[in-house]
Amino acid sequence: MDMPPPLEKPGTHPACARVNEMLGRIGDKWTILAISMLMEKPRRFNELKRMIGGISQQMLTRSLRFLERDGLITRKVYPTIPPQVEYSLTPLGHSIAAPMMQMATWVIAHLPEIEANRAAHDAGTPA
Amino acid sequence: MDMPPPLEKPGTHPACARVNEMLGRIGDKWTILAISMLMEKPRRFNELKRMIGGISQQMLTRSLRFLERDGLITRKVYPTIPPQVEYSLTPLGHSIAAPMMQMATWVIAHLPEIEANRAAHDAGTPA
DNA sequence: CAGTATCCCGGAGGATACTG
DNA sequence: CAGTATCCTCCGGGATACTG
Repeated sequence: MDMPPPLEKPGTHPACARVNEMLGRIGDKWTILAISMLMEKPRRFNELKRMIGGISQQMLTRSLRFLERDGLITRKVYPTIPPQVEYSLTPLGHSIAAPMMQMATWVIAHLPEIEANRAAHDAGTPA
Repeated sequence: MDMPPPLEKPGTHPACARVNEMLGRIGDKWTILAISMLMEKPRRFNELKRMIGGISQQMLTRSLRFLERDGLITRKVYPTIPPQVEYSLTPLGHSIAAPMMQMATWVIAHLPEIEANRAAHDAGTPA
């Protein structure tokens, strides 16, 4: 088993650290949820907050700011009263849907097996 | 680009919380690295530690224990002196390779664009 | 409504020392 | 070598109050 393809090996790639950091950011709990909420359609701040549930404004704001900074979402302000802000995925943001769904699908498909393993393991190592 | 399939919507799936938790665990920085190191071939404890670099024994141990508990890796002890322990991916563990590589590939492919966005955004919002 | 500003706490995670 | 045990630090992230 060699590794001539210089591209897709995460651990051996030169930019490994940056890639891993980015994976960590996207893989973040709240970020994943926010992105998946926006996949269907653009949404407003409190709408996201309600849908995600259990997130503080602070964390939602942070997550959205990071996503905006990285160009995965856009923030559109309507200068009405009361103010209205709409967040939507950019094309770049949408492009992450497929790989993200792959992961989610994998988890959904294997969760029962994983939880069975976990239960079995815990039964064998109760102490 | 539609999205009628009633299954793969993370945010709306009934087991959303557990799935999200699992995504968070697998998406963990160290866990990703450990899994990707093991993809190539089984490896020993200190070998992993060296390859990953920057991880403490404690964190490596924890990560490996979790992966073992979930049935993604197996821990094989050779009762030699000095002791030798080999970690390897289970079939379940291997099965996550594809979706994981999808994510990694996406990041690698779009990292330049993302970093450009970031730079542009920071330039426009220096304060 | 959509944030920003503070305060605060628990736990993630590093460093070190010890053991089988 | 492959851990376990202990200590300690830092910051992720919740709660709350205030603002445009």
